[in-house]
This record gives sequence, C-alpha cells and structure tokens, in this order.
Amino acid sequence: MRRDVFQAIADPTRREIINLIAFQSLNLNAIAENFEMSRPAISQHIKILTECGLVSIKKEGRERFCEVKFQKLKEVSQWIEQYSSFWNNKLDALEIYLSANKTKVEPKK
Amino acid sequence: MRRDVFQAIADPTRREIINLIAFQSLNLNAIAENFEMSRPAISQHIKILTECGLVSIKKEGRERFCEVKFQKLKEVSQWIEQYSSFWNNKLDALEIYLSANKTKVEPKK
DNA sequence: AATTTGCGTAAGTAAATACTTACTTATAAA
DNA sequence: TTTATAAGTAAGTATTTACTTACGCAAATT
Repeated sequence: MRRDVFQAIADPTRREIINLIAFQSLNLNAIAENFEMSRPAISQHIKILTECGLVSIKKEGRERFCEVKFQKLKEVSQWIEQYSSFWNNKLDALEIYLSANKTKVEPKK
Repeated sequence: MRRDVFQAIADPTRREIINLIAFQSLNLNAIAENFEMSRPAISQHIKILTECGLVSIKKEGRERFCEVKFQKLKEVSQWIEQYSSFWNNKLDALEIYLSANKTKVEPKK
C-alpha cells in the first residue's frame, strides 16, 4: 500500500480537506460537517493524510485538531519545478529542442 | 472514472514516464524498454496521460512519439502555491495564527 | 453514576486500478 | 506480396480504493 503525498492529494475529497484546514485547525467532526459523506469516511481520509505526513493531529481532550503540514507539499512542487523552465515563456525553446532531436522525421506534406 | 492531472501523477510509473520523455520525445516501444512491465501496460499509462492532457502524441508513420505538455502541470503547482506563503520561512507565522484561533484550548500541564 | 459526545476501527462492498496475455490493425521492410 | 514491426484494444484478474453501517472506547457532561 503506497502512502505518499502524490497519492494523498490525488483524491478530490482529501484536497478539499486540506483547503478547509489550511487556515484554521479543525477537529474531525467540524471537518466532516462540510462533506456529504459519513464521519468515518472522513476519519479514514484523515488517516491517509497523517500517514503520509501531510496532516498532523493535536489531541485536546476527546477532540483531535487537524492541521496541514505544508512542508510536505514541497515534495510535489519540487518534482514539478524540475520542468518549470519549460513553461516560463520557454515553450518555444522546448519545441526547437525536441524537433532538433528528431532528425529522421519526414517533413509534413 | 476521474481523469485529472492529480490522479495521473499519483502513479509512480507515470511519473517515471514523464521524467523519461521530459527532455526528448520517445515512441511507445522506446518508453516501454525502460520498464519491467509489458508494452500494453505502458500503452495504458500513456492513454491516461494523454486523456488528462499531460502528454500529447505525434504520429509519424507507424510510430507514436510522446511528449509532455508541461503547461498541464501548472494546475498542480498552482494548487500548491496557494499555500506557499506558509513554507517560505513563514512557518512561525502560521503557528502563531493557528494558536491565536484556538482560544478555548487548555494550557499544557 | 449514567449519558452524551468525539472519534477510531472492523467488516463488508462496489468500483477503480494496474497489470497480464491474446488478438487485431496499420505501416514499413524483405 | 509476404513478413516484420509499432502500437491499440479486449478480456480476465488480483489488489486497492472509497465508501458504508455497526460497534467500542475514552473524555466530558448531566
């Protein structure tokens, strides 16, 4: 069972959870109120988010407050930023590079 | 069946494919040679990547060259960058913000 | 002390995912 | 024109995913 950040943010519900608790730490029931699905379903999503390090839980009495560990998102943005030179107005340069490397290609009719 | 960029990059094989064709367009067999799995498996991954717009295919005779559409990755980086202020040396500010919004919390013993 | 609240977990399920092998089609080479 | 190559597709399968309901337990309230 994979449990990494890429997998965690693939699910739209989990991205919504992150949006929800990005600016204020909420307990589990407060999160669940914002969704149509059952509380245990949200609990399971939170489990996935904590297991990959994207969310941390602070116990306060019987409540558990969830907050986002934004540093973890860095793993994703760093993977993407490898390629960032290709979309910062340098798409033409990429086209040139690619076509220069396809020397055996027939010209279009 | 969801078919978005977040889902597409969740699979490690598909991220490897993107890495592989990031700097040079390759045809399907050339891509498949780099993996242990069968060619049809790679073909199916490419299908997912094209259906979400992350890869485009250029037909050349009987070959199909795959190249990355980097612009699509922007969707992911933009989602993450909403929160970027929280990890650019501003983590302390976040801690302050969060604790300021938990007024009913008991002090630690 | 009894009840309510917050939340985790177990078990079950339908659908999705990530493969496989077998087959087909289109193009190119012999 | 026969054969080889590139690659899409179909069908089958094991595993994973995203839920559900039912239940249990610890902390708080009555």
